Amino acid sequence: MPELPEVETVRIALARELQGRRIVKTRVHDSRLRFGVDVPRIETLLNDREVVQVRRRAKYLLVNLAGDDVVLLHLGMSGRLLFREPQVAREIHDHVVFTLDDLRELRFNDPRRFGMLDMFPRSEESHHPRLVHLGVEPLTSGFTAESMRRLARRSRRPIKNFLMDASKVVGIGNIYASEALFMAGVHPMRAAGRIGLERWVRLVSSVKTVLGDAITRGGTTLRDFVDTGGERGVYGERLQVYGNAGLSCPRDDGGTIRRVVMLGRSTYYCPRCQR
DNA sequence: CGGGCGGCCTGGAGGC
DNA sequence: TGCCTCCAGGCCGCCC
Repeated sequence: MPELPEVETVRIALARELQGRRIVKTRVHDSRLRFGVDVPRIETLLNDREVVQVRRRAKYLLVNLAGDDVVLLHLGMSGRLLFREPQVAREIHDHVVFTLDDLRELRFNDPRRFGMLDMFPRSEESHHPRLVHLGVEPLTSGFTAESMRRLARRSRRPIKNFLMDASKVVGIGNIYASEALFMAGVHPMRAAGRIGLERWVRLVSSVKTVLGDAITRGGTTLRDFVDTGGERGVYGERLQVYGNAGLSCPRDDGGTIRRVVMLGRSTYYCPRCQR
């Protein structure tokens, strides 16, 4: 569900609300998240701890605690982190509740339970199995046309699949892959290894623009996603092709937006201007 | 061995 | 109203 812009939207709110605060208590009501939650460890260790910093890596949230431990969270497809007053009744799928030192609660709600929660010493972060294989961050200077072209060299897989491969570049999910390819004018099925430097320049730039604009608008809410205050993201109104099969191309070039399925995921593009 | 695919879950939408 | 099928933004692990 949430891609990089949605996770970053949550990160910004968590940083604002949590940094300098203490988590005074943690209760795990359902440990059946992805990989399972080590309840005794989490409830024991995540108890009277000060939050120093909230970071993001790919679609993961990392919460640094004083004392050099890190809490790792992933929202999966349907995960939400919501601030609630303590008197508000716990809802179905509120699996983990963090109580803060201002007595508010931060609740991890996840109907589909594809999300995850882990905790480990900071020294273990660099070789954590969920993080170790991750590729470059698209909003950093390391994400360049030259490096992508090198990575894609000789790859015959479609560029859309390549862009969604987190071992190459992280954070681009199904929605923003279609949007960035449209902006760059690149056909989603074009072989990644057959994209020249000039096209990579456009593609890298489009990925940065699409993700950056989406963060500015609080992400995209198609169905489930809300920020920590329960607010929807409004980038959905900026989507050019995603979900718009049958409509005419926003470039007004006479093309009609098509939907095809790639790797089992809906993919949208204009066959006229994406080559 | 790069990369496609099944499977993990629940809930909402749409067809009948 | 109910039941059934299909679909959903992620990602691991298996297997070709």
